Amino acid sequence: MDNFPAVLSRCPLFEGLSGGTIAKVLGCIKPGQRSYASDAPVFRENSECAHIGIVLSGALHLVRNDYWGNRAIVARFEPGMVFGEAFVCAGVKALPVTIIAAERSEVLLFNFTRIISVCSAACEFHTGLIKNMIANLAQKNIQLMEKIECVTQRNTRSKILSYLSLAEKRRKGPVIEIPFDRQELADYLSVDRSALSAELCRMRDEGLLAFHKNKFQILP
Amino acid sequence: MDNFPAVLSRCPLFEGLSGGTIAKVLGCIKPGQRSYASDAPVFRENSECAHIGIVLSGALHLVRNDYWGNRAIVARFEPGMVFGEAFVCAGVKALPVTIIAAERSEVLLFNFTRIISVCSAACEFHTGLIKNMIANLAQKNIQLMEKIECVTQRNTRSKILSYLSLAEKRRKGPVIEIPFDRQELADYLSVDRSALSAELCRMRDEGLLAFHKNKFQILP
DNA sequence: ATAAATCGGTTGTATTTGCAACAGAGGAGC
DNA sequence: GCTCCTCTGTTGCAAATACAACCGATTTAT
Repeated sequence: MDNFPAVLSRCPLFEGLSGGTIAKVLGCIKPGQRSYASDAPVFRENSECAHIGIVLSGALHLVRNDYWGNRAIVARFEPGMVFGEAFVCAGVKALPVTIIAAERSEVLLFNFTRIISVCSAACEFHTGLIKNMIANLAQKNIQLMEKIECVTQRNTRSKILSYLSLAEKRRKGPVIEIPFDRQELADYLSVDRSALSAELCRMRDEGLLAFHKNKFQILP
Repeated sequence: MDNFPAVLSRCPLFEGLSGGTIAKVLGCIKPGQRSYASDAPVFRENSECAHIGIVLSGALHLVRNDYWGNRAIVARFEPGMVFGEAFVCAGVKALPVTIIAAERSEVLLFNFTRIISVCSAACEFHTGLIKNMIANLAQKNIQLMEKIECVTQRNTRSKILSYLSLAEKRRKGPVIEIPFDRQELADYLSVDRSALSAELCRMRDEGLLAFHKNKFQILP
């Protein structure tokens, strides 16, 4: 419970708010805290998504499973990130995707429609929250476009390079540590795991890439 | 100029506002009107996106061209739809994509940051606009996820079915009229045009599908 | 310590796709 | 009517990928 303020101050929803202010806002919106074991569903497909969440610890995956049992990882939510807000704000009745805990995780759930509807009351914090929500949704949009850039590459090698280039931009320094194991990376890039593994080794043998476990480096 | 009010009343930004109110808002935000020939760029990659736009007539495509000359159509904007808002609201300096006119088009461009910053002045319309912008951004998010659902399918047939199923949901009735020609559909699903064409005909021959030009029907 | 499970890499084969080139249908303009 | 151009379908071949199966290393549980 002690480190939550640190996580929440990194949350895009609370950008620009002091720790004390965040505490006040939380007192106002009264979030509920939940824990999930690894692989436990946070929001189930076809259920209603009444709350939006903030990841406190661990990580979540927004996944879609198709008819043939292929899992697609659409997005990953790490501590401080908001999830479910798109469905709530768009008024989606039945979730088209599932959000599951990728590892043991703790999240904060709260009712965002309350914030929107009380906005006209002009509480000073609420207007700030709404501005932040706009920026947050816009950034999510761009992240989804980046994901589309990766998965629309025509072959596996391009997908890998596209993904690593994006990951390299975020984390400065030569070594890129990715949050996925091989199967998850394959599900994120929507390729077969063994094909991904083979292509990675081919790239390493050609001197394009160096990697160990989930640490990668693009060689010049 | 006469039919613009009709288009704007369908714009998600102006949802719930009367025609008179929309006129007032437009007077406040002073948009500029532009025309574009087919294939003309509206916003260029790497340029700054200072304005957001609303399509008045025609249609735009949000595209990304990669190293190898492959074009990916990420999104399509039809009359009444807002574009560029994600980049403006996220404060993106250099556009990662290009927005071009898919056909002869007219658009309205205006400065949205002004609306956000003046929000605290509590103009009655501005708060409504901001609520609408949240819903609009959230819906765009979901549309991008739907696009991801299509392009992450493992083979061409699944991509086609996935796309047509989504298109079927939107337009009621058995006949699905899609806004793309074959090359554009291929660029949207990120497959080769001839492979798409071949797969469509294979599906038709197997009795799964009927189509003529850009009108499709999924058979039971 | 041992067994079980997970993860990453490898291989071989069948399938799918990309690519290039061509052909025919239809439209626009002269 | 004619040509030119665009769009769609077709074909053959080369390349890439999915899939299944297996192996070894490492980790986890008992």
